[in-house]
Amino acid sequence: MDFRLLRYFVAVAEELHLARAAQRLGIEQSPLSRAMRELENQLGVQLFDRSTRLTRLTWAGQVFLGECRRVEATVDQALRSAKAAAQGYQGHLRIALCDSMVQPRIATLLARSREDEPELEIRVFELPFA
Amino acid sequence: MDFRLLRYFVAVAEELHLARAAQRLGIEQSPLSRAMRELENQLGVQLFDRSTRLTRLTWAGQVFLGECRRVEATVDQALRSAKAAAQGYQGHLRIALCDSMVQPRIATLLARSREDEPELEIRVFELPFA
DNA sequence: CGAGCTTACGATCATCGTAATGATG
DNA sequence: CATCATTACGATGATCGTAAGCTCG
Repeated sequence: MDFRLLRYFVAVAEELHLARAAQRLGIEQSPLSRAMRELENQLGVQLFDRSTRLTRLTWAGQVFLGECRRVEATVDQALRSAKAAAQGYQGHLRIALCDSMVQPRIATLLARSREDEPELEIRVFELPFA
Repeated sequence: MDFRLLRYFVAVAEELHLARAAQRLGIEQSPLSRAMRELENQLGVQLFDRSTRLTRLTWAGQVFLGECRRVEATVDQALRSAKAAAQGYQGHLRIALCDSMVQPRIATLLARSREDEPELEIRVFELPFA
């Protein structure tokens, strides 16, 4: 699976118009059309309803669009985390506990976590459930 | 950002040995070495400690490895969702409620959800908190 | 030395743009 | 017929593999 195809797909799915999507991507219609076909082939899933003149998303296309946005967000997060880590940032995990939570298990979890990820700073809060 | 570089990076980060990683990927050492440099350049982040003979992950590299796995999982999920949707699958959301949860807000939430995503099947459960 | 990473270089494959073709509202 | 999507084809650019070079344990 190629990231390029996903970027192209998001543009087409949002514009529902190859020419506009192509312009937005800085390429021509032709490679976009081929790319969408290629994507559908690779997935084995029809993403668009084509009537040669109209471009609409199938249900699978709508679902896939949402998933593609998730992917983009995850990739974006990955790049930012790496850059932050390079600048000495040490990740930290905030855990909110409810009153009713069983405490002993938390203790052993934290102990194991410190073994596996000693650099990780962990802060524990106690909050009312609301 | 290219998926190819991410796949390569995960292999190298897990093997910590270019030759083995290359073998696992079905390519040669040479393009892998270039790919890792390319990745570091694109990120502007040093991912490996190179001593010409030893390959280790920097802290940023360790963080990025974790993020890459998240990306892979998200992509995998995207492909599966699209295929499932193509076969008529309609997503459903399961919501578990605790006794103390405020009920009125849930009702309005569900109503709005039905407007926005009528195809979505929603099941609500009530569970004890444990 | 030699195991393992890197650089050099030529070849192959993928992707692009231009241009011609087809279809439908 | 005009607009939009598709197909054909030649060109450019990216990625690969082979092979040589370099470095440190």
